[in-house]
Amino acid sequence: MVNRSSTTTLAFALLGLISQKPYSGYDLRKFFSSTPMTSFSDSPGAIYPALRRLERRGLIRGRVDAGKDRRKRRLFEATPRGRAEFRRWQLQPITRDDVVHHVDSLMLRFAFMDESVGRAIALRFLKALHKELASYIPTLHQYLKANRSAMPLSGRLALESGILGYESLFRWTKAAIAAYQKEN
Amino acid sequence: MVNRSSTTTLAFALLGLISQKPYSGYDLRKFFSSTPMTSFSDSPGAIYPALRRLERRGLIRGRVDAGKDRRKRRLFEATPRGRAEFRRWQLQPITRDDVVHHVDSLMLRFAFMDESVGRAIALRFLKALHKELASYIPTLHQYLKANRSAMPLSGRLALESGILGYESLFRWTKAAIAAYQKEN
DNA sequence: TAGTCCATGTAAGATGTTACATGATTCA
DNA sequence: TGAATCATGTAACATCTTACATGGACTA
Repeated sequence: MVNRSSTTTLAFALLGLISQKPYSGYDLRKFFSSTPMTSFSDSPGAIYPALRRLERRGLIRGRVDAGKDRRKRRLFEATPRGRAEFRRWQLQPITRDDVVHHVDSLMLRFAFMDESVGRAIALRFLKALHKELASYIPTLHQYLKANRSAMPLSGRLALESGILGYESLFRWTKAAIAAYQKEN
Repeated sequence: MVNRSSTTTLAFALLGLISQKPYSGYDLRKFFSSTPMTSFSDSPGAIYPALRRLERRGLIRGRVDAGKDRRKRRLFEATPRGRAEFRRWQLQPITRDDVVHHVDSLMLRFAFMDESVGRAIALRFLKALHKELASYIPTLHQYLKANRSAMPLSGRLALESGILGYESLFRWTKAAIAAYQKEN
């Protein structure tokens, strides 16, 4: 997973959600299966063991929700250590490797920033991402230029689609920075 | 992995490359570590066992390359069964689930189409992807519209970045279809 | 000759997938 | 009362990560 800590992306997604408000395992499964744009598994065989690991590490705490009506369920809350661990992850510097291989993780880190670390840091994150993309994208164009003539049409188009995706992300960072600066 | 067959995306990437020309395990590692836009692991602990599994299933065949100079290495070639398996995977219908969770796989399937199944089928694939995206993207906008006001700025922007990525891909399919139709 | 690249592999451990299992509650 | 949904879990299995290991060939 190359997360620098031993925590999985799934585990950070769970921790991020639980840091906002209490969730049960079932809630989290529903969230992953119903919300678009989440690439996480909603299978019980992934969620429940991951929650148990987070609890064992003291990052979340489960308590039984004795709702009168419905069947009893375990609601998980983040501990101070859990919130601190999540913030630590969010605040890691953005590396080239993040941009090349872990864009999803970067977006997850960003998605919860307003609530957990505040807008100033969210803005700083966007600027760092903008800068890293600005240095990465030209290398993609260089690669395309060097290999273009040797590639079949489908291969070349597939590569171009990846480049367009990064360029779309680059434009997004500019718009997002503007959105933060307008609201400051 | 949800690949409908038991083959991993990494295994299909290996099989696709080997279907074009012989590669050694080391070649494949170098390919994954040097080429931009590949999300695959270049670690020997992933590559070599995956190659052995493909060989055991009769999809590739390794022979020792007795180059005079360099140390001997195993060059892998695709068997007819291996090529057929790869084509079968490429020809699977595009599902909503593919578009939501496995865009990378779709691009991998497409990248090798010219060489393995031909341009007509590549074009058909692009049209199917175009159609699926056209039906999926509005649901993302609906979700955004319904939840926009309840989301913090960072969360909303993260969601919008995902939507922009799909819209970028959608524009790409149009351009790619045009590129095929120009060359037909 | 020392370091780097070529080249292939294994071992331990963690995680995720698929499938199965259980029982309560709600609703038709 | 039967089906669907709520809710949590386990077991077997495959795969991937990280780290270690080996040895030949090239080059400064």
